[in-house]
Amino acid sequence: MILPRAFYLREDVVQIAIDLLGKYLITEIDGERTVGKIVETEAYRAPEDKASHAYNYRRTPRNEHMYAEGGTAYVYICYGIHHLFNVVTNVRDIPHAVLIRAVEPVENVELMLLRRNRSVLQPKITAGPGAAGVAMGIRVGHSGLDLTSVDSPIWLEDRNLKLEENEIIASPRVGLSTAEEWTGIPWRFRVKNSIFTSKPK
DNA sequence: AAGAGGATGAACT
DNA sequence: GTTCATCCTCTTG
Repeated sequence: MILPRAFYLREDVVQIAIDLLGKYLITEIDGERTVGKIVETEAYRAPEDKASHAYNYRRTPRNEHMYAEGGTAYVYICYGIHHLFNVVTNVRDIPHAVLIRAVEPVENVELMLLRRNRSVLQPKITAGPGAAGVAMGIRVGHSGLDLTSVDSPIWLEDRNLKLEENEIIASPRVGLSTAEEWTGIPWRFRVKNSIFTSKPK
């Protein structure tokens, strides 16, 4: 089942980041379908979260889609190279988002390898937000897509996979400038026994 | 108009 | 562990 709008509209973005583990990310781009199981996420909760692009309701053309209704895609380029895929949550004008940091290849692994220019399947194919984005074919042009629409080339599904609480590991977020009080907050979540996650901090 | 630097990854040593 | 690729966006003047 496609994750419904109500899943994204909830207030607690941290809980949504946890709930997204074990869900499936499907893309159908250029007629090619790939599927990955989400195994690592990070929550960003502006306006109070200093690590968010939308801290203190900061609003620019780049992060405009963070203010869209929950269930919208927010993709942006990091370090000039990496296309990072986020899921916007909460109601319009509340800029909450969950960064998808890693997925496990499920369907069409050959295409993922091709996109990553690799020949053997290993964890780094889809571990890390930049790598996962490339493997799934996601680019900045996909920012603003409605993930709940049947016409969207990107959507998420619940396939009735249930994770126990002890299978989920929380840790601090990465890539943030140090000496920020938000740096140590454990809003990064991963599936315990998956080898397809990026390195802990 | 110019410059700094970023929610990273890969290829080095 | 360290470096660097690569470029767009935002800030400052």
